[in-house]
Amino acid sequence: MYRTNSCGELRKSDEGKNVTLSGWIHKYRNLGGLVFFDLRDRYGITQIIFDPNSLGENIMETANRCRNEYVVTISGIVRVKPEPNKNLSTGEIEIAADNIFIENASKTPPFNFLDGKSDAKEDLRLQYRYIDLRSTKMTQNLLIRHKVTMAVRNYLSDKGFIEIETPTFSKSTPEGARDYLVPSRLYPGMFYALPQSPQIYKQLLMVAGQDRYFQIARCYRDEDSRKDRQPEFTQIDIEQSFATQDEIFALTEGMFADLFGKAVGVELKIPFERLTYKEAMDDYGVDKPDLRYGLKLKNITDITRNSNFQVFKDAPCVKYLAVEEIENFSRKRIGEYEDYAKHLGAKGLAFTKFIGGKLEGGISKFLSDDEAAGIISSSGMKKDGLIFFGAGKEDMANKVLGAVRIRIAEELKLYDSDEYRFCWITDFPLFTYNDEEGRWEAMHHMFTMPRPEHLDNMLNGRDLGNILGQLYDLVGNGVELASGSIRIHDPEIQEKVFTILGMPKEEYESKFGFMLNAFRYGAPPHGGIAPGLDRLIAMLCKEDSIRDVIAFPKSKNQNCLMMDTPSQVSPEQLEEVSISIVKEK
RNA sequence: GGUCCGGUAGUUCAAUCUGGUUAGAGCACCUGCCUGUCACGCAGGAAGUUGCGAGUUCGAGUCUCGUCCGGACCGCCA
Repeated sequence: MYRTNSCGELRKSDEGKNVTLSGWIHKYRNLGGLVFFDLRDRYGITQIIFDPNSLGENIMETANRCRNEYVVTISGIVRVKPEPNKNLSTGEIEIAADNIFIENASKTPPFNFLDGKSDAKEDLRLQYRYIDLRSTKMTQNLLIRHKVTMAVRNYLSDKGFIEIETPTFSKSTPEGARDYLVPSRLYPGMFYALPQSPQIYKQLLMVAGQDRYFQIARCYRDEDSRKDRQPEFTQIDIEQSFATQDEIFALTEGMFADLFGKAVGVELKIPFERLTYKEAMDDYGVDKPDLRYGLKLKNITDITRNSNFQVFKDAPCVKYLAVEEIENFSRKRIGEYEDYAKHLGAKGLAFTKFIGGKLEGGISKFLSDDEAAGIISSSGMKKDGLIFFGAGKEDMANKVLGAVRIRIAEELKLYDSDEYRFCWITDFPLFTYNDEEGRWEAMHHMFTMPRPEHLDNMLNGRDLGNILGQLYDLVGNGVELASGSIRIHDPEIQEKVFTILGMPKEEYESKFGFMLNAFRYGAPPHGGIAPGLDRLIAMLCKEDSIRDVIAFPKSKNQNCLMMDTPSQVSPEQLEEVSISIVKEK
């Protein structure tokens, strides 16, 4: 037998028991006579003591031979320590060993994790992921992830949802992200695509009468990674028939409240706040505002339209961001914000100081008294501070000030990292115009139903830029955590959307004919949502990157540093799938 | 595709701005001592292709260019 107990469970009440424990030597301390081990497994750490007064030479010799990360099985008697270790839950007891067996030795580990987190840089941690995951923090992250998926499955199952798996060998579809392709052996030159989401399958499950579906679904998008984006990631994919937007919201809110409680013991306030897309963009410059702090943007285009300041006069949109804080803003610091704005694509970042009730410095000398008065009164500033301006096209002003707002909040620590503020963003535009390609694109995806009052305009191709969709995002602390919509279930409306997106009938019939056809056999109204599991877990674990909540993530450049993937395959394998490699020069 | 940061002992960093003796320190590792430690302690020791390749220079870890790897951001991500 390897073990009778885990390394995290024995307490004072177990005193006198004969036990056997197996695990890793977390830290060995050899005092010359006495030898102490901290023995670790996933459940905790228990101290083991080897006493030469009561043990034979061969046992002491084995104990002396051990090193950190050796895997051992020891047996002995639980006894109360003379002085407890208050840092351990098992700190009141120790095991007086009477035997030890070395299951496996270990080379000296490439890094340590004695204080709960690996002390190495990320590339080394990823190369030795099987060691990194032994750390308390990573073990805890994986446990929280498990608790969340269990809570989600139980919650949704209780609400009548059933988990249904959908294929990972799917069909490449136009628009959206770049697909990962899988060559077909049986059909040379043909490819499957890995799904960017199970979107179409779950809609067809609704047509199939399955009514309430969910899936912890792996999704694949061949785009550049970020700390919150991996080429493969996981969604909690949900779809429901005969559902309104409000019902989807209530379902999601209940699920989040449930899983926050079960995974990390946090009580969420529901229902969540709601903002329209326009409100979010106007006030925060982004479609995923962090509501834990204010710092709202103000629009003064009406005031600056006739400005003597040429930059403002020429700008179709002028907004500003007022910060009631000036001590921390040296000229050098302001310069860093200007560089940041330029990095984001702006020409610059105009600013002025607000001191003693007046605008001073920066661009203040270019502003008329009326403009200054308008800015001061609209800002509502009471203390001295700094005002940043974004001037130009509206999306650029929003992009720059929205990003500066976030950076200022981070640097001035304007929020409590223990607080959770969720909000729904609603009423997104259905279509956005792509200037470069000169065509309309779907803002979310091409299966979203327009708002009922805009349906007529859409069917007639009128005023496309102002058509709003039954389309929503869930945002928490400035992170987009979920996205969803009420879908189109009418084949004629769906055909119209394909047409607006520039697809000829032959194209959409060949690519989506099966879906249109399905809609002609009695498709129920339906809608759903898909929370991103990785980002949600990262938030619960207070991790900055989703790489820290995925067991085996890819690096920035989509490599697995542990397995060294991607890798070459044999010419025979390529031959079988009719692929030849074109050498790059 | 672009901008930026980093790569020095097993590891985390210093030395780089301002080129100049033998590239240092903590932890880890090895040896010895040590019977109540709990990140044990004490003494000693070993450990380096400064990512790689060119260039400038009397001389390069340090400056320049290229390249590879890791990371942040922009583009991209229905």
